[in-house]
Amino acid sequence: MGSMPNVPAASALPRRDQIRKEAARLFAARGFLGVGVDEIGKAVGISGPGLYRHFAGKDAMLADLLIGISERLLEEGRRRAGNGGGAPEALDALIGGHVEFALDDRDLITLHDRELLNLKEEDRRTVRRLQRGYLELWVDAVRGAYPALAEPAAEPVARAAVHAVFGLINSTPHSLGPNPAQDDRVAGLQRDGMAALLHSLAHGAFSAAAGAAAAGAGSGAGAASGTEAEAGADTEVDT
Amino acid sequence: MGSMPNVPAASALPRRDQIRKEAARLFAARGFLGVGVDEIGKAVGISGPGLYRHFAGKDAMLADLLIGISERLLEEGRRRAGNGGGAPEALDALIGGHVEFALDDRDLITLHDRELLNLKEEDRRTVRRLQRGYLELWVDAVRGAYPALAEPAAEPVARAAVHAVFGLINSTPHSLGPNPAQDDRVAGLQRDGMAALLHSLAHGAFSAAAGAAAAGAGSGAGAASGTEAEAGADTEVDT
DNA sequence: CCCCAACGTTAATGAGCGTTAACTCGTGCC
DNA sequence: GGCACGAGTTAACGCTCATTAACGTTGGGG
Repeated sequence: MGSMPNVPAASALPRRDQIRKEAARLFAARGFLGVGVDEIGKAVGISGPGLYRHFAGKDAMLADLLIGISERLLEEGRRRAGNGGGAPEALDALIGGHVEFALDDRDLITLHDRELLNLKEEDRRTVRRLQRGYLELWVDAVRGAYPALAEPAAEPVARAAVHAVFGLINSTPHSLGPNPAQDDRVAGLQRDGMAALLHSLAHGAFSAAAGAAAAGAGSGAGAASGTEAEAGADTEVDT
Repeated sequence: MGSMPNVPAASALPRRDQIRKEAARLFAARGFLGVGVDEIGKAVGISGPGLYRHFAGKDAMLADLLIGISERLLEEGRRRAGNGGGAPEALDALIGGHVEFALDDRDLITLHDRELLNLKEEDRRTVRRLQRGYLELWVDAVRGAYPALAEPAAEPVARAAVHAVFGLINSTPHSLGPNPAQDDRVAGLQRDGMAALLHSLAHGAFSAAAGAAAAGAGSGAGAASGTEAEAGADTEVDT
């Protein structure tokens, strides 16, 4: 095995990546269970069981996609968050990176939170561990950027806000056509315009979360309706 | 009097509704294609094909659920939005209603945007029509509440912002356990605390959208001409 | 030259599943 | 009493689909 087998380079990207791309597109469009292996094969020019030369099975394809994207998110997130500057800059970089991801890899973002339950237990745990790490990155940045959220009692608020902002940003592939569309405008907004808007929305949401936490410090967050609740201060962190 | 056939009242709610509830739960938990009819039957105490006495088929159950929730959202939305007061009050009422929905009917909210593709063409069109009507309600309220978004050029921004806020609010069933859990605290936050927080986040996002639209008025919100210019720095949001 | 390893092909297998058929059982009404 | 009917039951059909088997082709290295 001293020499590389061969370098196809014909289809620009190796078979394995080609399969990844088409599988992601199809899974995002019709769901993991709604797509047959024959269809994936046809999409890459081979037919049916030929895929088994490249992946152990249909499950393995989904696992590869979900673990891959989770790793990319976490790695890139770490890179951006730790790129000098303070917490506000880190948060801004995280938002920018996630928005870019959501706009450029819609299929994967869609899969990322839609198809987790179709993974075998072990892979699911792996993905969840990566997701948790990514979330921690955000929670730390947000709490660093907004002092009101740094209060111990505000930790659940920060966490929930991050979840919500994920939903906000990830909604894009959902509202737009599921297809990447490669380049041009979407829904009447230029891609960069949409990116800027999502960026603003995310900041606005976090800012509001900080305001709510400050206002309701010690009595829960009561914005409009003033029903007070006991401040749930106990937080359990597992693993 | 006409003597109704019978009044079960034993299981508290009629078979048909029982099936609706369990089917929603199962579909939300494992996806429409991931649940078999036998399983739905078992969940309501009858077995397998007995369901066909109540629904025309599995597809019909999903259609019933999705059309039902879409109608409820639109109807309740109209009620709340047109309940006197100006646009700001209407927007506030819409947000409150949707948050309530997302917290109390998580299964349905999940299905609402996850399983649309498993509907037959006709039903899908019906649901989309209802969803579009609901969205218009929001777009009108937002543009009425924030003058900057009322500008004709800002219409796509308003629309995108509404989509994003839907994603934000709907993220709740997603981040929390899929199970309604009926009552108690979730993720360290009391239910009402979470409601208040989501309310604040939604307002914060809309406010930021208005700010972005005002800042980028006339230029279509094109953020930067540079390729990787990530210094947003455009809108300083304040609640 | 020959072999083997990579890469595909088609046919077969076997399980799962939605739906239908045929039949049963209780209950209100004439 | 008998009849119709709502509500279930189990067995069987038919189809889809992931996976495996068995076989074919190409090309480079010994």
